Amino acid sequence: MRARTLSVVTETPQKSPASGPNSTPAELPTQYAPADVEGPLYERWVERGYFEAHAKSDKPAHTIVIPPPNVTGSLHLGHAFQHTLMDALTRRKRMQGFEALWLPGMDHAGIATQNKVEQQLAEEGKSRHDLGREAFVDRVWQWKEEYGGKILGQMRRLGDGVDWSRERFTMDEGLSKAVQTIFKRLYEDELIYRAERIINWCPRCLTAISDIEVEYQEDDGELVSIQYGEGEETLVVATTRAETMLGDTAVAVHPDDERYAHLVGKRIKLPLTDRTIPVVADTHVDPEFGTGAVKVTPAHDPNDFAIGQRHGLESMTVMDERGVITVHGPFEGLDRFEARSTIVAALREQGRIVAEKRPYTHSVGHCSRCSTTVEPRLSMQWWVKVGPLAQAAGDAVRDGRVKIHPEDMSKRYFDWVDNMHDWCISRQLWWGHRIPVWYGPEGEVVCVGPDEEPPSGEGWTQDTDVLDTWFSSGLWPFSTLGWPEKTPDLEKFYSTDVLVTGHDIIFFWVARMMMFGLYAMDGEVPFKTIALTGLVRDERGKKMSKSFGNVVDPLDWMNEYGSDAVRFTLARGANPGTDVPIGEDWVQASRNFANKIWNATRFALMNGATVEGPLPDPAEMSATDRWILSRLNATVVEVDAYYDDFQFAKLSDALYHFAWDEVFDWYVELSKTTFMGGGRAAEVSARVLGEVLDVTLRLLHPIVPFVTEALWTTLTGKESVVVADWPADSGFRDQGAEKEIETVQQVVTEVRRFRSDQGLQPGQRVPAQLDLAGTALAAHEAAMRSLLRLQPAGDDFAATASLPVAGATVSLDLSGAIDIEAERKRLAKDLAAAEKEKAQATGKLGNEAFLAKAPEKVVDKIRTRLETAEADIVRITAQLERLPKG
RNA sequence: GGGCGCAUAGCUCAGCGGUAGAGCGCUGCUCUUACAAAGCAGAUGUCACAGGUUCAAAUCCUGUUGUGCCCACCA
Repeated sequence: MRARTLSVVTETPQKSPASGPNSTPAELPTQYAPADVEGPLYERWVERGYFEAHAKSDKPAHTIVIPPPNVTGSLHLGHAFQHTLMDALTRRKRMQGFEALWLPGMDHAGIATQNKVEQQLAEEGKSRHDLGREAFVDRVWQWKEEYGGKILGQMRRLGDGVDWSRERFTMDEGLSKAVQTIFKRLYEDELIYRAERIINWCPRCLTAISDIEVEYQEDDGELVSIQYGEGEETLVVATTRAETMLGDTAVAVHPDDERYAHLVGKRIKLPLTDRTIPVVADTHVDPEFGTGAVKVTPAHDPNDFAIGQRHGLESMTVMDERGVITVHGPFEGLDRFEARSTIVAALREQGRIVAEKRPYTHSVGHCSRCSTTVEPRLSMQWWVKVGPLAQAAGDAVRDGRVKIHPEDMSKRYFDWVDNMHDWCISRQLWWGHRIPVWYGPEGEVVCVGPDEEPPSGEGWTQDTDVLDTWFSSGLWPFSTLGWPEKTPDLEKFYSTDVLVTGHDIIFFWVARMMMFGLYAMDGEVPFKTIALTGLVRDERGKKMSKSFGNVVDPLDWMNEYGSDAVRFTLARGANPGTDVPIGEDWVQASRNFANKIWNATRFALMNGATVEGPLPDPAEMSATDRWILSRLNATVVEVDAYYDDFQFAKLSDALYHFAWDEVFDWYVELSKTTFMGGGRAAEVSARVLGEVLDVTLRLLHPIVPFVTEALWTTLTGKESVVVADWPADSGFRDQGAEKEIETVQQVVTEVRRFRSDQGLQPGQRVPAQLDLAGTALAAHEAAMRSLLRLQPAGDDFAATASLPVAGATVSLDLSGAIDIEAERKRLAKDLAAAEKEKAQATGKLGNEAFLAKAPEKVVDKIRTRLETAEADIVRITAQLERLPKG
């Protein structure tokens, strides 16, 4: 294994490359070894403070706040993906002269983290109650210290250029203060209230969860039909949740349903109990569904609760917080699912099951944290009244103050903010921001802000619940900058510029930040652009998940192929808003690209490429030089446009092809003869190559920061590409040179194809005559001969084939090497193709409708095609005739 | 039940009205003085199906089928 160190990287590059054209590259190994380069570079960047932003700076600010990863985990490829994009955006802005801040931090992730630590405790045979609240919370903090560091290490490894001096955690003192402040303000504005409602309850986590923390799955259930009532006054209800019948306080039918009209207003007997319940008429009931009669359990079903409200029904809670039946009698103490089957059995015994139960697939809510079936439960909780907040959040996007990218995702956003229900924010957990509310002896409520003393005296107690973790993350864009204080940071860096995040948390996070940001910051938006990313998937487009066993630790790939390779692969897959498939093969391909950049730079340095001194006058340059400079500027413009549109896949691809195909391939190959020739021409090209490389490395740097830093500092002798200027279009264009090189490429390609068709080995030299009269190709003869392995024609030269390409003719003497039959076959094939082409073009040009309507440009193109085809036919026919008769 | 999206080369995806593209993979030939993690050449597509609009459709419209995602208080 090679473990050679790149000395110019790990030591400060004192040497100027100009001091000896062949000295520096000798120190570059022929293969790029990322592991040797990346670590030291990152530490150097941090030490030099490149990533620190300053509120006092005169430069315009560009701010991105990181979507804080949960302290629970480690970073997966999805994080690596988003981080790559954020880092690239920030690095480019920094180079463009912005005071670029990328603010890092982590989320305390209330329920997720509490679950993790509880699991850990369970392994020790303990529960959180054994420790008590305070000790448990201490334990979670310990856990955070231990595992949080892992994430930070991964971020360094990835090359994330974040401002470590501003690292935040949602449970920090400052952020907790922000939480209390906004809670109090919302409370006083009557946008936070307390109410008893049906909430989603997780009987395992033992807490309320919000609507979006519920995941619905199609579960198999059984629909049973139960006869209620006695004698004449009976009806049949259908249910999948028989156990809740113990809490039924009515049966509802549709007001227009004649089948049940005679029962409305009467009371009927509830089986298995000694209670009677009323029959009520409610339009919510669908007469077509089931039997058209619905059992109503206001305490255990949101719809039933609503019916109960409309009809003044009482609510009977029949289960405790763990889902165990609490009603006195034979079912007391049974778990809700045991109770279901037991109750059905009991009903059957009484002959109450009128139709056999039948399988029924329906959508059932599960806790998004632990997959336990959610139990709707009547409960007293704290709520955010979202109406006015959501209105403002919607308007900010509607009126264009915030742009959602890609745009069609805004539909989803509007659907949500326009139909949002009030948000249940209290959680019956211990890990999180405790609700800053105290209850007096009489149950009176006092809300206390961060700067006030809580009420003292007998009987005052603080609410034991904590806030939903998304409550504090909703404050992230401003709480991290010092709010509620009017800090210089807040002044300088808010509103933030871009939010890069997955479309899967539009509702959880994005919408909440919008609501809170606009509210707390007096209508100033939290971010100007929301760039939504897709999810990272495996190479078959499958979702990465532990159960599929296709989860990849980004560290594994970074260790093997380098962070640049992982970053480039992710950027290259980043089509806006769509999922990103990634496989190891692709990372290898990116590693190869990094290696290519490395070796191209070696070549350049060996040939004296330099950035010293002004660019030579174009009049002194070869067409090849002018061509590559022209293409370079076009690429700068192209890449800028893609950046501004968050088109990472396109910009990566454009850079990949420009760098590899045009610079490292054509330009380098075409210039080799110039460099070998030495003299002024070589000096000019060396300067041009230095320029092209300099700019290309700067363009690539935001995406592949490490390899570009190593090479750029070596090439230029300057301090760091991190703080270099972003390339600008110099305005230099040369259409003539571009055209000329295209022609050279065409000739080279044609002749190569011919050689290959003839079965000539790539290295085999062949005598040739080049007739370049009347073309601009004369200047490229040496280069073309070198690329095509064409020797000068000797005295005994006898052309056996001549290829007219682009106005020039290349004649080859293949005597001895040529297979006549193969050549005849090849020509015949070409002839057929040309004839087909001619027929197609002729057909089109004979079509009057086409001529009448098609734009001139298109018609011209077809005319050209026809001419080319006709010329080809003449040429090929002539060549066929010239072939010796077999 | 609603809404959105996608179906293009073996795989993953660009293209979105004017002769079918990229990366990887595949075949053949090459260690050609930066790079074999490379170079050169090559093969492979009724652009899901059926209609329609147009001089021209992978590209626009309609329908069908398949597939993915989001939303919803269908007992």
